[in-house]
Amino acid sequence: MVTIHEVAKAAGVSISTVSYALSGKRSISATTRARIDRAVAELDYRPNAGARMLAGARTNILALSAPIRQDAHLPTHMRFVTAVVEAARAHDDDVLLLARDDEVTGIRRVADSSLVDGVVVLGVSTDDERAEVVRRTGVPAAFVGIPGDTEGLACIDLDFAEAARASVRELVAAGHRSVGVIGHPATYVERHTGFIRRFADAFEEACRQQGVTTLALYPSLDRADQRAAVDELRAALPDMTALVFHCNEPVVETVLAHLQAQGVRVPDDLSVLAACASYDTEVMEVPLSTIPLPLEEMCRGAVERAVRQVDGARDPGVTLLAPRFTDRGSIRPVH
Amino acid sequence: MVTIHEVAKAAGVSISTVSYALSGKRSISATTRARIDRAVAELDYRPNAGARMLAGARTNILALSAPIRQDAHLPTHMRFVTAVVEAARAHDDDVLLLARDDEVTGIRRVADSSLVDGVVVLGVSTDDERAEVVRRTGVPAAFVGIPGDTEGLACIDLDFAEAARASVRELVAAGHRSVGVIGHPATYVERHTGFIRRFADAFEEACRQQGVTTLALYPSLDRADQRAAVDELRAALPDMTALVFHCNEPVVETVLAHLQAQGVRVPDDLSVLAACASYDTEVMEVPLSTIPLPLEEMCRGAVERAVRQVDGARDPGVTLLAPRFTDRGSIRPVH
DNA sequence: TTGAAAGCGCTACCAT
DNA sequence: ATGGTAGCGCTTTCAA
Repeated sequence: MVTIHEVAKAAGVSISTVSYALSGKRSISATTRARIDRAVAELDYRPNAGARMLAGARTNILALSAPIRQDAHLPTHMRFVTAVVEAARAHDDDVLLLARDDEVTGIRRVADSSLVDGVVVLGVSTDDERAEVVRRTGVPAAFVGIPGDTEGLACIDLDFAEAARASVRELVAAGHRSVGVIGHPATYVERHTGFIRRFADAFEEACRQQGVTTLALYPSLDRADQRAAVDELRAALPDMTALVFHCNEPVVETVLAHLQAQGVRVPDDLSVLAACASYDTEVMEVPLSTIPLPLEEMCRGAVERAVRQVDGARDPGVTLLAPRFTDRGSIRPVH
Repeated sequence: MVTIHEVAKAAGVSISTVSYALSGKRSISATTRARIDRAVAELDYRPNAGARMLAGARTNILALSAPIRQDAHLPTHMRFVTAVVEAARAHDDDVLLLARDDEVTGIRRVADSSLVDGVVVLGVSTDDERAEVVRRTGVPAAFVGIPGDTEGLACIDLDFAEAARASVRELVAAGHRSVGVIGHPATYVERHTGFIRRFADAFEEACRQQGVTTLALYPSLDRADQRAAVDELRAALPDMTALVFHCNEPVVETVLAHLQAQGVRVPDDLSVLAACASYDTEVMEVPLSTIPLPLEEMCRGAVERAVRQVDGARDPGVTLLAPRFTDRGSIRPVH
């Protein structure tokens, strides 16, 4: 193993000079820097991580608390995880993955042992225990999602209420007056997943204000249940001209296939909007107009806020990301 | 931050005694141990990770190199990742996730800086550069999958050839003489020639030996292409009584839905076997008899072998896991 | 612009 | 059965 001493010797300088040259925390003459760079390259020197952690103030590791519920949508989950990894690496941080019954206690473990500089929290629920863990340990942290009590916490999420209003706005602008909604499964809602309620409430309110008739159904993960939901929607809203999805891709696919089987064409017979979609609606059999869930942006923002706290800033508060509508032609004007 | 010194003072012993009491590396009297345990609990002491890494020989961190290809099946990927995390935690190790263009260079980075004790390598392809990286750095590592040149490497995988033979055996035992195969997309084959070819070759050979007519098709990720593949199979094998899936769940679902739409019932009209399935075939609309991909076992085995190497063992070689057939009633005897 | 040296908190060796 | 202490390899003061 190559140490800083060997680099110093090879470059003919002291170890502190090598350290400073590498960290850039004080100015180094061009010639000295060149000699050090050469020595580093020749010896293929890589600072010892443990020594850095011990001597320095930081570990350059971020913990990622990523619980995986029974009914979780794995592709979305994986996208969040990799987005966090990418964002962390952009800040020169590595990611320690906390999962499988270790997402809560693991935070305390890695924070108390100074293994990580901070924590990014995924899959946040309204009554999330991790909110309290973070407050008590005082570890720099950022929540992707919004817990019930955000006191003192840094959170970031899509503005689901605004996304709901924007959805209604788009549909109303196209002349729709009767809109069905297929939402996330009831089990998600029960878990006090805040964003679902925020979307649903704002959607309903916006419809009321615009005089739009609406009904929202929350089918389970069972395919038959999902198909039944559309049928129920069409029966309850005979004038329904548009359908909004606020759910995961498999549900969308099942429902669209069911509609197609019944001879309902999208968007000719029924307009469709994929709200807060964590999947790519462009490559679907029928590309869907959408308000995408900006998960990369969310994860990037979370990492950014966590890192800022590691750097000493106190930075509580909820960041709400503005929704953006992308037209892919699945909403058809109605007159 | 609580240090070992404070614990020692509180317990009225020396720091070395505390250290040994915690590591269990030398015998401690019951009374001393009790006093230390009490002090540790009261102060909520947690050893500093950096100090341990520096003083001790190990970091208790395993790197997980998890590349995510364009066409990857994310749910399967996520299952592998969480399975590795679970296995690592069982060994008291944490997992550092290497992804997003850092799966190769990241190995060198974290290994050379002594950030991790070892590496678990996922998504292994035949010409995987990581094989060479591991050989050169000499970092303890285990591959989940089999690279082209396994020289000096520890690898673990399902015995795909045997899984293919077992598949043919099950079908032949049920009287099937004409069997279609839907395999992984061609893009997978081009890259991971490994397990797909091992399965395909052994399957074909077994069919030849048993006098079974067979044809394997490798549709792309496009749904229409997948549906066309079944049609082609039925046209090419007019006597086909069984279908083997060696692919991911979405393909299976698409094909099954297509068959159903054509009035082909499973297993009444067509028997189906899900070979090396990374998904749960029990909760499908029609539960499928299967030879599951034992990914938990694979990941557990990989972590085990990596840890063993960290503990000083030299342990190269390829471990092939025996396939197990699970009957769920989707294979119907033919007479 | 550079160097010397004091730790960081722990492990493990050498004592007793 | 227990204690003293020398490092582990780095960062960062303090000096020059």
